[in-house]
Amino acid sequence: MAPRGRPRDTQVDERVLRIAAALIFERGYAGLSVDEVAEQAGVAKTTLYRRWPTKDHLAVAVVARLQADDEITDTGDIRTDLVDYLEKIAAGLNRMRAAGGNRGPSAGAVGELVGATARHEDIGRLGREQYARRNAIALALIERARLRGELRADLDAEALFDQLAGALYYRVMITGAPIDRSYAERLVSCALEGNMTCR
Amino acid sequence: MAPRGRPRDTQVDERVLRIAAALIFERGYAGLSVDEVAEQAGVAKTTLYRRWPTKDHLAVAVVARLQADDEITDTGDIRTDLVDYLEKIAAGLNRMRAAGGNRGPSAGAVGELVGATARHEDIGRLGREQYARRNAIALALIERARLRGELRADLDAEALFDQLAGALYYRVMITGAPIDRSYAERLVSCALEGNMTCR
DNA sequence: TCGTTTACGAAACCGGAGTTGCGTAATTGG
DNA sequence: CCAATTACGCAACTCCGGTTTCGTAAACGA
Repeated sequence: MAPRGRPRDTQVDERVLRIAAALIFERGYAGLSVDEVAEQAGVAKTTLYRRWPTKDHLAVAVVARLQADDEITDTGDIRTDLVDYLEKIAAGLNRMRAAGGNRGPSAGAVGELVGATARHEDIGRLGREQYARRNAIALALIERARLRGELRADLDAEALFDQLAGALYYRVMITGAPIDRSYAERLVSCALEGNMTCR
Repeated sequence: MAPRGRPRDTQVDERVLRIAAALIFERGYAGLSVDEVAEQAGVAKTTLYRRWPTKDHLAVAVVARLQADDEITDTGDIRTDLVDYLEKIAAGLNRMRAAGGNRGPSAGAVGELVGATARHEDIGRLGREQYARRNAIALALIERARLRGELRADLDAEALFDQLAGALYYRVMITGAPIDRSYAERLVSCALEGNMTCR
């Protein structure tokens, strides 16, 4: 079970990720130079490319650490639970947006990350897995609320969550508008109460 | 009012955009080489960079032509109007997604475009202007429906449209799932009817 | 006709991502 | 101890986006 050849220097990963994170936050994605990371980490470029096959992969690894593990609180009130959950997603997005200088209403690193997702099949898979995890959590939350009668019996949970999460991403990436708790509350209200007059 | 020096060769723009479009659709964004475009168009690279300051700008110009001008139909039934409108947006997204090889459930060119939006302030502005136009159309549509009593008087039009459009983008970019008319119908139903039991 | 301005082409050049080849170091298995 | 295997550093290299320089061409106004 022990790996065959010379073992990797585990300190390298930690050091490189720290330095890369510092560079991204200081100068943005474009200002992140692989050569410079290697130099500052006191390591050869080849050593770096052995771990992360492209600069995109390295950046994704950096940003992935910013993502809090989406914990969930089930208070029994679906409205506050959804708002809480959206706020956690928003916090992750805002942290990512902070990287990259964030001059003006730019998407910052979030947009670059989406680009990386589009460029590399494996990164795309990672993103989709993360989405699936998050989706499963939200669906379970919604399902419990449905079972206890808080939500319609015939609701479309997938569409509901796509709308909530989608609006956050849309705002950050296309609109560039800020996302905070009050916006999350507006979204949840709009989604729960509907928009027809008939009520 | 006449420009001062030698006028630009207007045929160049057309020819370059055609060739670049062909290359993007054939090999994807990464397979688009500026040198190759210049060569195939029988034009110097400098001539190309005079018109589009970066490869991103060129690609955006190519994709922008794929966007149908969002025309709108106001049938008086907000549900079908919204579905129609979403379907038009979805068609544009699907056209963009078709570019870039589209191996697997990848976002294709859409993701790259978002990346370009994040990399260049001016492209971001363009995107935001387009969003604003689209948003204005949708808001007017919603407002008319509200005034004739189809929708709640106290609705949050911005949040509503963010949810609808956002879900489309979210699907294309993160999920990679297909978007068609039936999905648009699900979204509109979900948004209009709400998800609480109380109704 | 002449000076000014802008467009074009050609070529050399720069910088950064990513690769390759080679010599050497560390570890395992026999 | 020895062979196989993997990691590492170093240096040169390719590829491509983007820039610079320079000579020439096409328009304008005086």
